[in-house]
Amino acid sequence: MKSSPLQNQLLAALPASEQQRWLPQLEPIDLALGQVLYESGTSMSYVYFPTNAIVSLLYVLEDGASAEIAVVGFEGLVGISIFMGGGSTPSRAVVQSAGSGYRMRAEAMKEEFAHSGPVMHLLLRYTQALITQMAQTAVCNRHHSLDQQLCRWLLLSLDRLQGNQLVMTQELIANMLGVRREGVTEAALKLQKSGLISYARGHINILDRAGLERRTCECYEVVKKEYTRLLPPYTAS
Amino acid sequence: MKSSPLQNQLLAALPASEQQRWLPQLEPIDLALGQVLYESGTSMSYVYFPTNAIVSLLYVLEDGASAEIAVVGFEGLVGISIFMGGGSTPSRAVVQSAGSGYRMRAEAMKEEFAHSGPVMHLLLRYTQALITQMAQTAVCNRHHSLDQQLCRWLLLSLDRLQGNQLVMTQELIANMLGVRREGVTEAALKLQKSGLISYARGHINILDRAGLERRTCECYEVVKKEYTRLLPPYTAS
DNA sequence: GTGTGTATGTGCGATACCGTACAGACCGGT
DNA sequence: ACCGGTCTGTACGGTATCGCACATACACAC
Repeated sequence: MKSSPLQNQLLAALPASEQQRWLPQLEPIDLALGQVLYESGTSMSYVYFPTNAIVSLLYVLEDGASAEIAVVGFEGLVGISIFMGGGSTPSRAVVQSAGSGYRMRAEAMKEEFAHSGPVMHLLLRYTQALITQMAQTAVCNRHHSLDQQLCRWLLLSLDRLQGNQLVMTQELIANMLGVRREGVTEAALKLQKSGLISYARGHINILDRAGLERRTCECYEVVKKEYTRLLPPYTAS
Repeated sequence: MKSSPLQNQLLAALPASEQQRWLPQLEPIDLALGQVLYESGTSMSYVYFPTNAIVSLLYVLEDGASAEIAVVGFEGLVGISIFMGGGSTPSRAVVQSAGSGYRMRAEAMKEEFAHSGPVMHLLLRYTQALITQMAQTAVCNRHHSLDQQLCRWLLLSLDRLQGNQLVMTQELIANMLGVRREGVTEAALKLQKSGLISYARGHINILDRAGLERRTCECYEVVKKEYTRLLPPYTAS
């Protein structure tokens, strides 16, 4: 499968005339596991459009503890603060699942954002979807069990991948969820015993997606619905 | 003190020419404690600019549990989804501290947003500040103790009020923080015994603000700094 | 001043998660 | 075949918060 910028849904949703202008400005880029796309407080040089990679926006506290506040895949873009005007954010963007994507220089992005109304509105609607995801994460962190959150996390990741295997250690998941690794082990064991997933040394296979959906909290679906409401699958040309 | 739209920092930060256009479109409005400015999923008719009221954006789960995801006072506006393009959000806006403000019709707001670059950039920078607040809330919910969160919450509220008294029951604070009322009682007792606050039947007096700042988590200051970075106190004309 | 409702304080067992320690299991390199 | 590192499983006491029940205390209306 040849990689194409149009695998990214935002790029695919651009009006045809805009796509023409954008394509030459997009640079294909490999996104390696653990790669940091931007660091808290640093000014961003690029905006990233994942195609089959997943990027986590996570927040690292002074004591080293961390928590994921949102996840971005082919449906979105990393670096909203470039067009939102801040230039930086207090969060960090880390590649959570290796793959590839495209990037565009920050200045070019700013120009394109201002250049066309439809582009601007598309990006702002995406931003609102991202906001929903963050808000939901905040509430989920407060009220739902680790078991439920793990299901939510697996589903969110799954939605951004083709296939039903995740390459991801429990240690990393724990970092994302902001909990102990042992907690993830326990929760994952329950899921495995229930026949929903199977895993070994950093490879997780989803066996029963519907089962996960039954076990997760409402948060997953709220976010998913809001994404499709704000960014319908075929806004095309 | 006569109420003026310019008590709201966003309105005050508008270029002079824009202020002229806006003022006739702004309608003064009283914001009563507990008043709901918009409900989850409903389309918004107005954007609200508090002057001395405080509005909580809170998220209500299916089972009735709730959590605050951000707080808005004279520094901001309620209803970003109007110009972000979604028209609604899955959250609810409730007046947390009575006062007054101004409102503008949604259609007018959309027009003004598109009408001027500086206005748009101001509103988007504000939105980014709000995003930071939500992200920080998510992390704080995960990692910090109720004691620390209560301090953070008191400080955030205090920053949006003149004076150092809050009219607020522990029950309401518990709803905002998404915890039990008894938990707030215990945390508040500690603060009172340490001489940082005193309170009785819904009236909280802050006695030692610096003390609260020493006790809160880093989250408070991160958010505060990001607000002043993105919305410097005097962007005026 | 009496009564009623609201606000706050207290107690107690349950539980989810933490911190720490360590054991086993698997993988890849030499 | 062995070794070292990584990943996963298990155990155990500690703690923060929960859920519930109830006591107290103040405020205001009558």
